[in-house]
Amino acid sequence: MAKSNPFLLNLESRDVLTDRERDIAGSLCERRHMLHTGADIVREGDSPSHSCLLLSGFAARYNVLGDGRRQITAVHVAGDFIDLHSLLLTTMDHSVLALDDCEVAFVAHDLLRDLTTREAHFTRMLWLMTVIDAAAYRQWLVAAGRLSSAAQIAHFICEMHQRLRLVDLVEGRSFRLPMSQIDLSDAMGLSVVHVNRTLQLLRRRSLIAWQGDNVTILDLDGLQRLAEFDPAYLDTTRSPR
Amino acid sequence: MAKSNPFLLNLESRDVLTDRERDIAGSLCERRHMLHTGADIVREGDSPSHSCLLLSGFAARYNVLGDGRRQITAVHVAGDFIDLHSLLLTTMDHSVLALDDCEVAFVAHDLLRDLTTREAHFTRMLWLMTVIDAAAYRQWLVAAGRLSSAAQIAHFICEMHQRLRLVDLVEGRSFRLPMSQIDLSDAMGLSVVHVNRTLQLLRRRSLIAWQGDNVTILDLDGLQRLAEFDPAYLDTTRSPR
DNA sequence: CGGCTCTTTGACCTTGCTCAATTCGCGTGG
DNA sequence: CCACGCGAATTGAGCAAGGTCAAAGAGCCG
Repeated sequence: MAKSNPFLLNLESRDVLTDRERDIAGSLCERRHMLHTGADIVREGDSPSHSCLLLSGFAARYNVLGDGRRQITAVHVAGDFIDLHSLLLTTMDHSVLALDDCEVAFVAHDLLRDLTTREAHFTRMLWLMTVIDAAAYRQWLVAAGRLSSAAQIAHFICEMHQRLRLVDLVEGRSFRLPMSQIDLSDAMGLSVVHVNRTLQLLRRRSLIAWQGDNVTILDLDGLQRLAEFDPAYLDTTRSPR
Repeated sequence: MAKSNPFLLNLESRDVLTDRERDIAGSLCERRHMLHTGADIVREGDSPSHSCLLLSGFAARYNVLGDGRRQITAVHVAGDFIDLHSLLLTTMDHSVLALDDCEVAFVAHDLLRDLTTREAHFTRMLWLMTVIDAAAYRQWLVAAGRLSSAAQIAHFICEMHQRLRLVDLVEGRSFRLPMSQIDLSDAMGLSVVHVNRTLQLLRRRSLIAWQGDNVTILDLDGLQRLAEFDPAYLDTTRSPR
């Protein structure tokens, strides 16, 4: 379990921070709130005055269509600065859901805007976080458009594994992932029935085990090969930004 | 045709700029180059020292899979700061292609980094550009995952129409869009054959005409309804950021 | 007049969807 | 401890959207 602040882990896996920056990062995590499973963290149409940082738990970014169908566009884990977007956008074009009991910190936009005038490097790090989110969207697009359902799901599992590793939430070959097959189908743009059958396929091939909230990767290499997964897009090199 | 700098049009449709900021924006466009149709503007694996701004023409961001299949994840138009990403990412996880003869400006990363220390508001505007790109990725994900092929293509056309309008590249009901059906199929994650048949459907329903490089929207309302298109995600409100 | 690329068409196949039951796991109240 | 209820997982059967393969037009340039 992550003892250290996962937001710090997230930042520091991409660049070295000064002591002052580490303090700033810490201070952003002060105003903590608990949100319960199923709660909306942000809602489409909102114009929040605060941005929300995820300290523990899982959250999903989603859109709802006219007929009620849902598409999840991103899954966030501890350490993710969930909606830095709202700092710059006038209104939210989507909602964010707590997949889990989540501990979040709210950071006032005024404070963030102020940081952009004083802390150029730290600002670039925040910017970087949104750019990496965007890289993940692109990979999801590639997977949705051009991979088979098995490869698409495999890709998702590889991504979660990699991101959770960064914030120390992988134990051995396993990690917690509180998503039902319904959630997964909304994230993959597939039907629940098909997700169910595809998961069975991945299990039959001894690539993964997924029971309840617990995912175990039995054959990481095989899973990555199936998904054509290359973690480069998560850009986890400690280098000056 | 856009007489004014499309990059300025792009920025100024989201916030008011000071004269100084307008000068800066102009100065970023100075080192111009022409790139010809089919050229790669940036290539996967590169670590560029310059970011590239599109002044005229069209460009596509794409990934290639192991078997050579391609997925286009974004289409960029004049005024888009194409790869601000590379300022913050260590290596490119995808390539960018000139769909067209393109006029681009290269901006040194050193200069941009320097701007982040001196021009907080302008920096936020650049950041905003990448955040809006990300919003477009999300919409593509929703369309790819949950819309029919007809609605997905309709959504794409609505987006292009809206974005080209911002930079004054729509004349009446028509705009230029130099994409073959092959390109379109790679952007939609569909087969060429199916794209062809779906376009015929959209034509038969008198929603659009698309001949060669020229797209005409015959029934904007119908097209937007089919696509469940809401331009809010492009966030074109002039408001303080 | 080739030769090239893009569009279009036809025929057939496959992946993934829908609908409808059934089963399972688990927490609650009796 | 057990029956009940509920949401999630699983299964089966039939269907439809979209893919593949192959060939035929069209437009364009040298």
